[in-house]
Amino acid sequence: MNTPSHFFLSENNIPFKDYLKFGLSVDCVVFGYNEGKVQVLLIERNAEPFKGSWALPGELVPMNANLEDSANDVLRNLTGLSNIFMEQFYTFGSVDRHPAGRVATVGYYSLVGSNNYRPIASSWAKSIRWFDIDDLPKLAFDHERILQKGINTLKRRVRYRPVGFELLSEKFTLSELQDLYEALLDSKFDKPNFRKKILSMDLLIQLNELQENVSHRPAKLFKFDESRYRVLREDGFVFDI
Amino acid sequence: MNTPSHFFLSENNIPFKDYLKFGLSVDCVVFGYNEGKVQVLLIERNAEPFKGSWALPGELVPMNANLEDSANDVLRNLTGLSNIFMEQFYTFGSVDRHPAGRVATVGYYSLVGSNNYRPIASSWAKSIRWFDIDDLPKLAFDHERILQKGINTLKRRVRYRPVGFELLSEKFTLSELQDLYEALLDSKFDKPNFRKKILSMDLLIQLNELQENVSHRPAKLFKFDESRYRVLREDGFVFDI
DNA sequence: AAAACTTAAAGTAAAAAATACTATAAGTAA
DNA sequence: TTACTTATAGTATTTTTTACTTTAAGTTTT
Repeated sequence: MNTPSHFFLSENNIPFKDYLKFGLSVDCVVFGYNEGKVQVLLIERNAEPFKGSWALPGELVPMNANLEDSANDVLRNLTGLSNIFMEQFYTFGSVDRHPAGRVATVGYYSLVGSNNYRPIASSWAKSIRWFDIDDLPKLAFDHERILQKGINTLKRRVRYRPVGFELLSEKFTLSELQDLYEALLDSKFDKPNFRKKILSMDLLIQLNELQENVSHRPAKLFKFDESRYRVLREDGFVFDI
Repeated sequence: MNTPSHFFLSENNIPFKDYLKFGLSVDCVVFGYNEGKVQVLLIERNAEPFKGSWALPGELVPMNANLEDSANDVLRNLTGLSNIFMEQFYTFGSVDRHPAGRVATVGYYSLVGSNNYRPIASSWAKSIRWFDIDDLPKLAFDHERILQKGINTLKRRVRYRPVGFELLSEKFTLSELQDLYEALLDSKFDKPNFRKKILSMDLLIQLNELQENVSHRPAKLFKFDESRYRVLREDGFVFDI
């Protein structure tokens, strides 16, 4: 490569190639929702360092892979699913965050519908399981910080964007939706008012189906109207709960 | 380094060191505000590639520097100021985004008060100037995408956090504040109502000073009460305009 | 089969907030 | 002194939010 020493912006005279010594990884905060609890998927490391510690699933980004593809790989290996909702949230690059070299990591969070996952352990993960976000173990590397930032990001975004629906199965009742939002936002809503507000947004499609196998009056099932959301968003609509 | 080949998570057998070939850079979207217009600071590159093109100010992160420090360096070299408001917003890592190697870049945006900057050109920048965000030139690399994402981030965050104040000088009138928000959000507010709303938040300190050198009734000057904001935020307060 | 129980879902009234608008105040300029 | 400009206070209307009540529709118990 015929690259001048100050190819990119720098004040000193270090050759360009001496800057190319970073590792780049992706780490995924995979959220789930079960029985009224928001959960994250963690793996138990099967390799040094931090062998035996719990950690966020992630991988070093190969030199020829894009970040999103790499993050999707991690998710597919973990859950067997592609096309999971996923968003980047922050990049962590402290000099000393990785004991074996200078590795920056890009944090992604993803949301998987409650019944759509089947976590798969593999060579690099001794085990894998869901943890409630209010009962987390100690984590390897700086993963506690990453996870915390991921949780904060989700809690903030869930107020302004309809990401919450990703955590439910396709069909859901209004009470299930409300329970989820109460878990995510750590608060209680009045039932009739929550219902009124969410329906007035015109984002739900009422199905001609009822809840089954419940020992009380069954609720109507709804699904999220994604195309309607795209239309609304063009007019500057903000999902605000 | 005694690093096993699958030190970090990966399915294949590529040695760890073969992953350490990334460059990492920071790029800064520096926002300013002048005469009712939101602006960004761009440099004209003085080196190949894209010599002569406009670009976001940025630099390759040295192997021993943290990301934030690196971004702060860029800002100090550019404006002569440290302690400028700055936040990370997104990381761009497409395989082919840099013609000379695999370089991922972490985007930061920063806000500088209208009279507090003095842009400095240097060896790596032929020139430097402010552009209105609705009248931008073509940019080098993938900087147009980065800049656009930075602008979107600012416009979103400004609704929910009091970052707007960073763009004004320390003392300002309510009309100046309103003009800024109208420019940022691309909308108009009713003057008495804007005033009522912003004052009811209890975030402004009214100074015993009046605007000077205006050919009409001078307005009272205010400043932002940062400590008050920190207190409010602990109770889950959201700045919502 | 009736009564009791549980949750869904609709309705209603009071309170609060947002909006639209009017009036007045306080300066400069002619 | 009068006209003009912008700041600032005030008010009335509409809309939204909040709190609460009622009714509906199923299951379980007796």
